[in-house]
Amino acid sequence: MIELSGTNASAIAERFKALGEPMRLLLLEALRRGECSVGELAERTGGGQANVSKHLQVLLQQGYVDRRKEGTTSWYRISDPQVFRMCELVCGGLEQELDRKRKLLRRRK
Amino acid sequence: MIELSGTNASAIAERFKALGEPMRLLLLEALRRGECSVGELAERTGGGQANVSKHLQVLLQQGYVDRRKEGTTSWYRISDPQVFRMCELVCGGLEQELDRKRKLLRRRK
DNA sequence: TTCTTATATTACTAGGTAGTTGTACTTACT
DNA sequence: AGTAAGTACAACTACCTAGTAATATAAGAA
Repeated sequence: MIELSGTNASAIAERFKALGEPMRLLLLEALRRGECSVGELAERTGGGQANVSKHLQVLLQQGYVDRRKEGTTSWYRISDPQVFRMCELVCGGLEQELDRKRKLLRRRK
Repeated sequence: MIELSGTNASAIAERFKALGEPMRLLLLEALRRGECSVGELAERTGGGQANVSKHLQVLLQQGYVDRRKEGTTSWYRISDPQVFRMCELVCGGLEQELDRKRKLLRRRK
């Protein structure tokens, strides 16, 4: 059972860091509907082909997505659906945080 | 209700990024037992005072921790306990990922 | 084979960030 | 007042990374 401690803090941080990039989050969101090719993902996210491919390697390396090759095209899909549960938690925290900051601003007026 | 989309992908990524650093994870883990001063945290994590203080500002800014000043010392504590739920999810995914990679290595022998 | 398509990789640049050192600031104590 | 303790901040360095452009690789089509 892996837990947060000095020995594996780096490995855990790597997994968080992989999600700490807007383009990679957009790629995951695009893949939520189903399998996509690199070209489709580049079109949907508005990113360049090389950049999208590089970000996909990061997500692949961390096991958030999986890949299937067919001819010259690579089909990517979500491999760990828990990633969306994590996004929900972060969104919830973000919402609370925005509320808190709004109240602080109101107090300062 | 905040969701993952183009407009707020950056804000969500910022919150993930704040957790994507080993020292900050160690600080959260140290604070799990209860309130700590900066000096105590520096001692427990083995980090320098200035560096610990800087990382704490990041966690504070994102609302993961809260601060209370008493005399010259600052007492930090966990503000959003959900952060540990996220660590559990990441640890679970990490475990699955390690299993998967072990199997791949075995297959290549 | 030659050309085309789709993806991966390399080299490069600009911006960001962790860690350290030194210092300023604030509070308490004498 | 002066001193000490605890923290925050600024400046600096070394490293990392997102994005881009060019190229390499691989599979199919003509």
